[in-house]
Formats: sequence, C-alpha cells, structure tokens
Amino acid sequence: MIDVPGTLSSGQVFLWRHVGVFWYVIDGQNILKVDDTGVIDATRTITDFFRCGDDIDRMHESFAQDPLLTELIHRYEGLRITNQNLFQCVISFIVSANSNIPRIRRNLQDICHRFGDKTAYDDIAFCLFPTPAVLAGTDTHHIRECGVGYRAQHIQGASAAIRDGLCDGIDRMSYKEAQGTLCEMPGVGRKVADCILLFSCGHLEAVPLDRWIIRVMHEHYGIGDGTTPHTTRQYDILHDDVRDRLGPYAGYAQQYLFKMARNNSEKPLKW
DNA sequence: TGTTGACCTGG
DNA sequence: CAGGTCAAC
Repeated sequence: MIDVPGTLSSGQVFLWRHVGVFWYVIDGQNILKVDDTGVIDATRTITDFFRCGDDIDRMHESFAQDPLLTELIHRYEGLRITNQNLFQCVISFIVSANSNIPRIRRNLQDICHRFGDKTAYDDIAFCLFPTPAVLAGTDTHHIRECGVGYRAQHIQGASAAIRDGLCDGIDRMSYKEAQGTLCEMPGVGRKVADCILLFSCGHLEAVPLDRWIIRVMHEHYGIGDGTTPHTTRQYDILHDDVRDRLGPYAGYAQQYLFKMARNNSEKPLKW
C-alpha cells in the first residue's frame, strides 16, 4: 500500500495538485492522475512513478537491526521513493539549492506557467514542465523572473547540456559514472546529484546529504559532526559512512529520516 | 587538496 | 537563515 499524500509531500516532488479525490502530478511532458492506490491514468504514459516493484519486505528485513528505522517504517508506512522525469528532476533540485520548500514549489510553478505548454486534463487547466530545448533557449534574464536568482544561469546551462545529450543513456550507468555525468552540469554538486540519482535514476544507494540528514546522522547515529560538508571529498567520506550504516536501501532510509526530522522541527510545515 | 565567502530571494 | 555550489586564494 502506498501513502500517496505522504509521499508527495515528502520533499522529493514539488509539482502536484490535490483536486477532489485525485492528485495530479506534473512529470515532464506528462501528467499523472493518482488516487490513493497509485497512478491510475496519465495524459501520455502511465509510468511506475511510485516504484511499485521495490521489495518493501526485503527493505524491512534490511532495517531489522536498526531500532529507529524499524519504528519509522511503521510510523510512515507506505512512504515511497519516486521515479521522476529526469530533466524536471534536475531543474527541481538545482532550484532547491540554498532555498526552502515553499519557495522551490513557487519557483517551479512559475517556470511551468511562463515556459511550459498549457493543457487541460479532466477539464482542469495545467501547465506542463518546459522541455530542455525551451529553457536552454531562454535568456537567463527571463528565467530569473521566476524568482530563482543566481540559479537562472545554472538552469539554462543544465538545460543546454541535457538538450545536447549529456544524460543520454544515464539509466545504464553505474552510480559513480552517472554521478560524474550529472556533476558536469552547472549547479549540480554532490547533493543535488544524489537527489537526481535517487529520485530519477533508481540508485537506491544514493543518499542526498542535506542539512536535515546530516543533523540526524550526527544526533542519532554519531556519524559526522552535524555540520554541512564543504568539499566534495568531505561529502564523499560522509556519504560512504552513511551508506554503510543504512545499508542497501539507504535511499529509502534517508527518506524516512528526512520525514522524521522535518516533522519534529519546531515550525509547522508549510505545504 | 583545503579553506573562505559570495550568492538571489523572501520568511 | 534556507534541502549548496562555485571560484578565488
């Protein structure tokens, strides 16, 4: 069973709307229609957005020696890792850098409204995510008008790289190979790359080390010092330690821990 | 290789 | 400060 609202609001995916009993998810040039059981229809292709093939039972077993994760998989039962459109995922997490979730959502919505094709589905108006070619051909001055600030340059550069085929065949690359490819794009460092590797390339060993996770790993596991790594080498060392500790489903574990950290935070979450 | 700051925007 | 990245010492 999938916890659809819980998954959609877990900070992996930003462009979704709740209308009546359905959720509509913008995924590149595709719109997914989702109910509480999962994807039931789409404008283009029905994709396995919620990764229904993942062996959740096996994941539970791999967490058996970890009391915290064992508790969290029950508290947040049904939380999934998503499988998103690559380009939209790249831009989403470039936009996320040094920002916050309410603003990330607003920025991405603005990008769709200004540069994406308008369409209708179930008599509801939507704007699709723009194509790489469109954003690559847009002056950074106009991209900035979406409120993304200095990231506009990165968005344009990454769009051009993808339009020119940089990421072709990335699904067949190893974790390290794909990481190297992704990090060639402006605005994509280790953390953003891990988000893309996990949410779009199916690498469950990818663990995005953001401020929240770094804090949790220090406080609950005694790994790292709780401060954000500032060099790639530092990030890699910490990543190896975290991955070793969380196991083969480290990416899932990260998502549970991220959810916990945010839910325990002082301020009420703004969705 | 390691260290330091700047960087758009808005809550 | 916020789900980092980049570039100049």
